[in-house]
Amino acid sequence: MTSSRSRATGRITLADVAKAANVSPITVSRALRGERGVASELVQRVQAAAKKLGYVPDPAARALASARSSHVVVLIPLLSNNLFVDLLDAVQRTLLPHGYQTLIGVTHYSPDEEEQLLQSYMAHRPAGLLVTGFDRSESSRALIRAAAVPCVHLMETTPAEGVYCVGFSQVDAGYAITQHLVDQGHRRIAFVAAQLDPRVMQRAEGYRRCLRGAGLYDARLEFLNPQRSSIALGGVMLQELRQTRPDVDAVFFCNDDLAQGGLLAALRLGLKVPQDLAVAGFNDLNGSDQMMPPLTTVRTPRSEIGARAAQMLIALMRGEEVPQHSLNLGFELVVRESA
Amino acid sequence: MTSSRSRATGRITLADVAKAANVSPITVSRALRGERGVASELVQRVQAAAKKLGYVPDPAARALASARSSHVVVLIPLLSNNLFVDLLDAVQRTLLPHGYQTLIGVTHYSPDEEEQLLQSYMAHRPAGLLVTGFDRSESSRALIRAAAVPCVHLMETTPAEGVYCVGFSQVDAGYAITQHLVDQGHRRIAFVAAQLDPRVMQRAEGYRRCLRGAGLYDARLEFLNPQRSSIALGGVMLQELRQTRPDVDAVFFCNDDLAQGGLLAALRLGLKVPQDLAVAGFNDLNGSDQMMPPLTTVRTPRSEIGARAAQMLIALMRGEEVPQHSLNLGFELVVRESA
DNA sequence: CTGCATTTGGATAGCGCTATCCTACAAAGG
DNA sequence: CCTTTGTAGGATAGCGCTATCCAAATGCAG
Repeated sequence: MTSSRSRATGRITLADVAKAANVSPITVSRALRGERGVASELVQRVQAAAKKLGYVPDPAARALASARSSHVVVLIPLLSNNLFVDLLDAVQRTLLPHGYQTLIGVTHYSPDEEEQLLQSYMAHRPAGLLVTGFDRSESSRALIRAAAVPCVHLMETTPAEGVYCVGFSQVDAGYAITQHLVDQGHRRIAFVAAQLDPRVMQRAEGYRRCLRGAGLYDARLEFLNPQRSSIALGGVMLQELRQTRPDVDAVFFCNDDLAQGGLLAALRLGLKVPQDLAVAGFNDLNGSDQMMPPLTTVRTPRSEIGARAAQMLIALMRGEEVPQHSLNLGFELVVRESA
Repeated sequence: MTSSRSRATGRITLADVAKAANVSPITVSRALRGERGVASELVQRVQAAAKKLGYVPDPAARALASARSSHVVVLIPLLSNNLFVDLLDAVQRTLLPHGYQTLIGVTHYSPDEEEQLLQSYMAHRPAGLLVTGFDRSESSRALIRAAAVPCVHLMETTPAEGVYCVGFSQVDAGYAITQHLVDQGHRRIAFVAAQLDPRVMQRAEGYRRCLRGAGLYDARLEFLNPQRSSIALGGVMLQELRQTRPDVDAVFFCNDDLAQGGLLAALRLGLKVPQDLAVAGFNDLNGSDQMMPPLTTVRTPRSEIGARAAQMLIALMRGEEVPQHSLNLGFELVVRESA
């Protein structure tokens, strides 16, 4: 019989469990969180009572009392690039069983949007933070620092102290695929890129270093387009490439969607790949293996990056020591028929 | 000078704003939420003070006091299907400016996983719920009912009273694309499907009705595979189709990824599309317009579904009347060269 | 000018949990 | 045997907000 004044929600609370287990509420709290010394006999009694009553802790009350929520904020540039969706899927899958909820922020590669997202998400007092890359505004960095929340950076690595990151060397990967084209005997190797985010530019750097080393670099073979990457744009850029530089004998597309579009455009133009033009991509996205011809590309461990970064974050959120701040998961050259 | 006993977090609170505006905390609360009658002069004073202090309400405290969080739970079957990613992107984009955070649950088409997600997410006292389709376990339905939270169903529609939904008729869409194939003079029209979720089976129903009406239905022309849909599987299933029924002159793939894989496999097999075999898809996913030949398909308004469903949910969460429970946004036949 | 309903602002008391201090008691040391 | 140290459980007091009840002020008909 609740008085009409009561605001009780009908929810089963810590106090209910405490009564059932015949201990104080604080002991229930400690027992269920595995905190400090609670006699194991009591822990069992409490757990049994909680289970029997179907007790589920209230995240809001927890967050209010402890000044920490069970949310993990994940900031990614886009949902329209499968790369990030795979990352997100792995992150979510890893965090959920540990009781962490994912709050997704899509920055659209805009430092301002990122800053705004951080500002509003920080009000939720997240337990942890996963962000893509290192490139962000000074005020965003300040927000992260001020929140004093564990943060792991995705997709790139840095040797810097105190910065947690899981990724691979975009420069090395760009170098490796370019080297493969050189090894195949190609001499006029174009680099075709869109989006032009920091990671794309690191791949470009790998491309440049490789070609400079081989004495084959030509700045006019770089086709950089700031538009959003897409299959259609790949087709457009391939046509542009053929018109501007018909002498090019190989292309490194900075992402597989562009490369797929390029391959399909080549098909339309009646170009033979790889005889007339070798094509290489990056990321090994869905369908690249089904292309005509199958696309040579770099397989990037995005699911593993998501999973390992989430594991690292979990350790940090628990206050555990994480000896290896920077985790380089490498990449794999996937040689198919297009190059 | 905070006493060492203090647990204060340093955050700017309602009380700070109240002091600055020289009113009581409850008035600040009411003014900022636009509740009841607060004199507009006071509202302005409060808003000015809040802005000057950089006040951001604490979601946890709000949730605890009001028994409602600012989270909206979105349940989708998969992240690996772009369809749902587009949906999610639109939902997120619509909800964020209104101060709602999205909690994503991926069900993997499993009623058990869905139930578990609902159970754990309901503890967060979400303000609203967006779920895909109507097909779920009785206990999941009970959980939704018990939570007494506004809920909008995505992708399908029903005339049922009291059920909010935004989508289109999958049956009609399946019928329309099949009819197009019939109109083009095809007589042995196969249906190739994977995943076999309820919406795929509704498209199958449209296919059947159309062919039965035309006197062309043949159950052995249905190729149903419960595996996850993918480009690669589309290729495999096209080969299977050609081996089993070389007489088939048109295929309706239940999703564009299968259709894209089918088109690429046809290319490998040296089949001429649409002369030897007409190909139609569903959803008009990325790249379908770039295929060789471009894919005839059905464009489904998934972004608009996400946006409109989110708008409907916002209205419901505000306690507004929503006259039209069921919103049918239709679909568009996109005729390209493959059929 | 009185009596009533209708605002509008505030006081009060939680929402359900945990940080912090405190006490009781056992073990250890002299 | 008394003190010191450590440890397990509990009492207390919030975390920052809003639901609920109240009281004062206002409007308006009779």
